[in-house]
Amino acid sequence: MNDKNTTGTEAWNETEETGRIKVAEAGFETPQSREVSKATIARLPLYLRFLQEENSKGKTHIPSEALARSVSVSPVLVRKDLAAVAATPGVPRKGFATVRLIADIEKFLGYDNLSDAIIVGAGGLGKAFLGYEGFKNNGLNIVAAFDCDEKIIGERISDKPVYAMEELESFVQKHMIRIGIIAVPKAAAQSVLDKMVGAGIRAVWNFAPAPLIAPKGVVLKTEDLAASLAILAGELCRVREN
Amino acid sequence: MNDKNTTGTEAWNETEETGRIKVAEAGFETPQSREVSKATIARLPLYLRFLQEENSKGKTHIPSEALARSVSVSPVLVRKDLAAVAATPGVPRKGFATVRLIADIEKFLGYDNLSDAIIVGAGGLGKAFLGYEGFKNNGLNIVAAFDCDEKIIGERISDKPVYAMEELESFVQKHMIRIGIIAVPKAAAQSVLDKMVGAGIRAVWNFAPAPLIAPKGVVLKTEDLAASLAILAGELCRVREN
DNA sequence: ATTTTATCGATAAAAAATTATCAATTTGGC
DNA sequence: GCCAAATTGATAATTTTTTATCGATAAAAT
Repeated sequence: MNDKNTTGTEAWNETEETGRIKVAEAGFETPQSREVSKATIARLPLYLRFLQEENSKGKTHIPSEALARSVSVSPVLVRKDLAAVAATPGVPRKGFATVRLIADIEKFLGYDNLSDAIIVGAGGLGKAFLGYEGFKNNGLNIVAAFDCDEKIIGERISDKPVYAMEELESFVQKHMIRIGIIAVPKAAAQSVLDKMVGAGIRAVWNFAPAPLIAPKGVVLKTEDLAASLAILAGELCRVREN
Repeated sequence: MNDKNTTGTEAWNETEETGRIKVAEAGFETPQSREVSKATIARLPLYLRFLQEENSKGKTHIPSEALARSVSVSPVLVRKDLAAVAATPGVPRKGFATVRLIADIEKFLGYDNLSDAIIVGAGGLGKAFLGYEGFKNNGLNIVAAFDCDEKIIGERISDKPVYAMEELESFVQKHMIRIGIIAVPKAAAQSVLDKMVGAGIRAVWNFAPAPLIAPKGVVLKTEDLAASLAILAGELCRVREN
C-alpha cells in the first residue's frame, strides 16, 4: 500500500528512519523472519546487560517480570519483545533460560560476527571511542583511525594505528570496511562523509553536531547527544516540580 | 492470577520512561502547558540545527516541508511538533519565522538557562565530554570533573578543574549542582551514582555500560551507545540485502 | 498422582504516534 | 483591490506500540 514509493509521492525517509528492520533471511532459529520495531531493538541491549549480570550471579532462569523491572517497562512488553527475537521460548513457572536468551539476543543483534569499522578524527571524542570498553562485546571492532593532524599520524591510540587521511580509501578497500564513524569537528564532517562513501563505506555513525547529507543506499545515523540531553533536562524539570 | 503483585500497584517506570513531559508552568508563551511526547522532544534539536543552518544562510522563513526533509519525517508531523512547542504560529505562504522559531525551541528545551553539571571520570570519554563543542549551546555547562586518579587531580582539562572524589559532596552542595554525568568504568558506576545522589544530584546521565539502580525521584538516563550501534548495524544488514 | 501456583503466550483492547485530508488564510502578483 | 498559489492548522483516519486479560502449561508442593 504505502512502501518505498521512492520518487513518486513522498520522498522523506531516504537514508534513515525506515522504522522497522527485516530480520535477515539467513537467520536460523529466528521465528519466521519477522519485522521488529526499532523501539524493541533499542530495548534489547538493555535486556542483555541485565541478563549477563544475573547470569554471572548464577541465575539460570529469569522471569519476564525481573527483566521488566530492570528496564522499567511492563512484563508483557518484555515477553512480546522476546517472542519477536528469541528462538528459545520461556518456561512456565521459571522464566527464560538465561544463557540461551543471551545467545539469542546477541545473535539477533549481530554481536556474534564482528564488523570492522574505522573512525575518522582522533581528537577527544575519537580517542574516547578507540578506548571505549563497551564496543568490545557489541559487534563493533574499530580497526584503525584516520586524522589530518601530522603530529599523531603514525602513532597508536589504544593499540589502534592512526593513519593519514590520504590512506583512507585504499585501506577501506583493502580491508573491505563497511562501517565508518565520524568524530571530527562540525565543519569537516560532510567532507569526511563524502570521502568515506567514495571509498565504499555503506554505514556511517556521525557524532559531529551537524546535519549531513548521505546518498541513497548509505545508512547514516547522526548521534545526537543534544537530543538525549534535552530529554534528560526535560525530565529533570518534571522531577523538580515534585 | 494476575501480576502486579510485588508492592501495591504497578512498580515499573520508577525513575524513567514516563513518556510524556509536562511543560513547566513557568513558561510564558508556550501554548497552554501541553504535554509533549518524548519522540517530539527528540526531534526538536534536529529541527534546531537545520534552522540555525538556514538562518545563517539568510533565510528568514522556513516552510515545514523543508524542515521535514532535513529530518526525514513528514511535514505534517513537523507542524504538529511545532504547534505543541512553539509560540510563534507559522505564516501561510511563507513558513515559520526562522529566528522566532529558533528562540521558541531553545526556550522549550531550556537552552536559555544553562544548567551546571559535573562529570565523574576524566578518562577518555570524560575528557571528550569536557571538550565537546556540542554542549556549549545546549543548555549544559560542565563546571568541574572528579576522578580518583592522583596524577590528574588538580589539573585542568579543557579549562575545567579536576578534583578528587572526596570533594564531590561539598562541591555539589556549595554550587547546588543538580546534574551529574558518569563516565567511569562499568565496575565503578553504581558507587559513583550513589555518591552523586547522596550529595544531592537529581539527574544523572550515565555513559558506563552498566545497568544502574537509582532511588525514586532521581532521573537516570543510561546512554546506550551499544543500542544505537545495534540499530545502525541492523539497518546495515537491511541495506546489504539490497 | 494430584493439586497448586507462577509464568508464559496469544488475543483483544487501549493508547499513542503518525499520516491523510481539507478548509482557512495570507502573501505576492496582476 | 482582487485573484491565484502556497502553506498552515485543525480534524479525522490510520497505523503502531503498549497494556490488559485470560487460558494453557509445566514446575513445585502435597
